[in-house]
Amino acid sequence: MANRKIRPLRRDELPVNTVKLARYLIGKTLVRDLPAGRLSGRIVETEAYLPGDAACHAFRGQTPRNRALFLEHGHAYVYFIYGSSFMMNVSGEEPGVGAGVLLRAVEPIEGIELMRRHRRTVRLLDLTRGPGRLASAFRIDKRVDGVDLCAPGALWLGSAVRKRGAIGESIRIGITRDAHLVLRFYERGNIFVSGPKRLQI
DNA sequence: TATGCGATATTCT
DNA sequence: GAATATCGCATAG
Repeated sequence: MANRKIRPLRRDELPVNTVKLARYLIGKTLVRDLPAGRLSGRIVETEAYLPGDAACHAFRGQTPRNRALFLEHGHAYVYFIYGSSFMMNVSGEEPGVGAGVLLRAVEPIEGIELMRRHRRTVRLLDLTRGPGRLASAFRIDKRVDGVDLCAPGALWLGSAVRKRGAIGESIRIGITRDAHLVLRFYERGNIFVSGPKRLQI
């Protein structure tokens, strides 16, 4: 545990292409530095939301809510939905183009006890499996909407702590528009991946 | 394991 | 009013 070195990712390492970014982020690290300590997790599941994609929040143009999706690639877009959940995306294209990668699940690395307190559950498997749970465990809310994930701060993207396994793909979860597109990516066999078993082959 | 439902806030029609 | 990139709990198989 102590020998893990997490290096911040530079923006020029991130693909300027939302699908490529969604694949690239599998196995990388999400880091949250809080006064109470560091939280980190291995990204194991993502979904891409593209320009011209009816399921993308940017589809109908820019609004105050989705503003961050239009920032240069590598910025956080955080929104609240279903009256209960925050979700986090990483903007994926050049400035002015609205698209992003939804982070759907991570494998906890550091700060597991702090995550348990945020989530009010002790089950390791339930801490960060699913986009709403992940945001809750990492205390991600509107305050980090628009944050540059390639800059030093309280929320950033880091290098992989270990080699990643093969990437699986499927249709996206929980949407109705453009629902047939194969834009969900995950690390095969990882138990922290969310969603039904039939989508995890 | 799968399916169903209510809760709940914000945005869109 | 309706829809929503979900969760947690309930119930049935």
